[in-house]
Amino acid sequence: MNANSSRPGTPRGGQASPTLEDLASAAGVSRSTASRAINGGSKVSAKAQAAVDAAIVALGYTPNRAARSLVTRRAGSVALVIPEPDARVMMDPYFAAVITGVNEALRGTDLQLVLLMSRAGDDSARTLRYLRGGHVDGAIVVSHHRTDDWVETLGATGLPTVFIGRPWDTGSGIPYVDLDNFEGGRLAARHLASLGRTTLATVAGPTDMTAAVDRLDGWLQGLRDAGLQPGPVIHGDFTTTGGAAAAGRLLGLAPGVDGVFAASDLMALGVVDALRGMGRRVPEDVAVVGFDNHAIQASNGLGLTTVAHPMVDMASAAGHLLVSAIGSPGEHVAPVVYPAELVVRASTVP
Amino acid sequence: MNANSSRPGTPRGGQASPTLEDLASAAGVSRSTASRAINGGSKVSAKAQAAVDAAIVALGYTPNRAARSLVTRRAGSVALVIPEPDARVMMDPYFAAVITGVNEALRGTDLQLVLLMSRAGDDSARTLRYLRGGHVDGAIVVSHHRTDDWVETLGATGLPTVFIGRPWDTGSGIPYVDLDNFEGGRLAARHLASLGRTTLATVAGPTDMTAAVDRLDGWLQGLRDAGLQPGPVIHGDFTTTGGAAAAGRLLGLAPGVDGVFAASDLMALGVVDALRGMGRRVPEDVAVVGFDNHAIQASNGLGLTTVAHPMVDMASAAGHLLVSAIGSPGEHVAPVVYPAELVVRASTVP
DNA sequence: AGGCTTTTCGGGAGCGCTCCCACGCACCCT
DNA sequence: AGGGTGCGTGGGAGCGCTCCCGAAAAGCCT
Repeated sequence: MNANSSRPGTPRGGQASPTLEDLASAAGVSRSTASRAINGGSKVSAKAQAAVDAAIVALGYTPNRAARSLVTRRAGSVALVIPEPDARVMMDPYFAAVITGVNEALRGTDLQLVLLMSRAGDDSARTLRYLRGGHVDGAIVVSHHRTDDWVETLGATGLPTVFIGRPWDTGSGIPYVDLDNFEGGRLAARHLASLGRTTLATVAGPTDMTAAVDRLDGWLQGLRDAGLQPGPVIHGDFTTTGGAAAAGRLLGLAPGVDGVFAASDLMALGVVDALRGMGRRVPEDVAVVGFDNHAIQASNGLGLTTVAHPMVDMASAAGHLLVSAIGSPGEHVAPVVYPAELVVRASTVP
Repeated sequence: MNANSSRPGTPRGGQASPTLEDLASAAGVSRSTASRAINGGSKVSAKAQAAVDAAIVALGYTPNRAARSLVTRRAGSVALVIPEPDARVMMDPYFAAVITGVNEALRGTDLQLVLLMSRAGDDSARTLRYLRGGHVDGAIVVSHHRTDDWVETLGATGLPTVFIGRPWDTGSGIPYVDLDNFEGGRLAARHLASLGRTTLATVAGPTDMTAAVDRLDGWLQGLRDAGLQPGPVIHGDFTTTGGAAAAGRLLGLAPGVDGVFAASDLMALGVVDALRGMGRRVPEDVAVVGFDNHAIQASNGLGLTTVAHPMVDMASAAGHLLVSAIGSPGEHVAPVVYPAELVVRASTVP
């Protein structure tokens, strides 16, 4: 004789989680009433509501997400799409900030964050299939490059989507959250010019990302505003070593450089170290401005003048945008652009 | 008259995804046969299999996860539990590595990674409810502290779980993946001793994490092995600023210190900067050993001698462990401990 | 060729939930 | 007192899938 006489189809370990029916009979109401009590108790008497609430606690009831999903056609989760090779994710604190922010926005909703990291090529097709397969109720896409075609493909599916960082193609009115990168670049130029620096160079980011292009455009505009000649422009990859390498080339191109704007703090750190390694004092000989105001900027003891980039807040805003887009589909959502702000520290002002 | 005459109950935007029934009729077979063909085509004739395969492509069919979940009682996802305040996650590259590694292991399975960041207190109860609610098929828990009770609570639910980092309580035979932190600490001590350094201090990690304790124990054992007196032990919080602060206190306690072991690269970086700020040369006056061999170690231009910590590989191993645990529940899974390895660089050997 | 096993197939049932609809009941108005 | 007008409730249907089981088809034996 088998000791396991519990109802069939029970989950692993025999700990059958109670069903709505169980809950209802425990509360002395019908399945329907119990369901109503759980989902925003309108049209439920106070007595019934209380009975159900009590039964929930007593039984430790948790609604079966799959069953609910099946009928509501809502997945109860949103995807965070990170179209980067994984190695990159490791290096860059940006993504950690994004995850943190989005998670923060989702707290309080019953939406779960599922992470989709997709490499280029075959993997992105798989990811796309997943997204359009109704497995998620919405998606947040970060850091897409020019070659990524998420805007068109996701736009076509009708899946609520929010971009973090302005996409290349904004024609279709895709909602996004971005920093005023142009203004950030301009602020950096204006700041260095106001310090009397005249030979100014920049270590820009990859040309296939809007943030990098905007920062560079703003930088050049700022130089023009100040009546200065645009100095060397070197493109880095947003990493510390990339910044250091760029600084080396930079000194070759313009030995008399007295101000550098690096389009990320990581690159700025590399620039500072490389400059020092080559005998330049920072900020006396060369003033350096970074971008992001990331905590890491303090890591070499020198405070870094930088443009603030509230990544967590922005990611959180994107999360909220997505949640509201899911709530009221079809409604137009305006882009959100955060203002840029300069934080002055010792790398430009001793 | 309404143009939207598609079948009722269709998902948003009218793009009704085809059901199994649609697929079956398109392929000219029954629902059952189509189902069998999709899930590991045993007991399906080659002809039927081919017809179904063709129909899948033609219709762009994707199985409805919710419906499948409902009957199989498998969620199709695993949780990554990060019991840390979000701010911490941002700072520490460790978690990014973990996410990368786990994701890597899940690639190829149809399991999705869902991220659960739970603060202490109320939130952890919510997280636990989620985990035991059958919403995930397994969980990976990282970086738990002594006060976390994930081991007991998750152990009790029977949910397949793998820990990254040895938990405090391993009595119940919970599977985990860890680094040989003890040996790592011992290697650091042995290395510094072999260089002729005699006044050795350590900046250890928080006392409520096994990794920190093990590294410290190994360090002390290594000193004993070398016949050296244990120097000052200062506890940091694994951050750069914490390391810098610790270095300051350290010089007060032992002005003649000529070797420091910091239990993380981030802290080591802080230590190096602080030491230099106080006029000590590294490595001439003080040799510094870090831990983790993280990419960031190169950020200040000085190569950091450190203990390798293949976090991505370890996280990936944990992922594979979990996948196999889900596949064959009840089976005992042995812990995996990665060997520690010293990477010698300029912070100890000029 | 007839009876047997083996393989392949199709229909029915049901997973746990939400939604729709119809019913009962208290309440208020004329 | 009779007939609305509500609100609160319960039962039925069905979401898309997998699994079970009996039927049909195909292969094998004596």
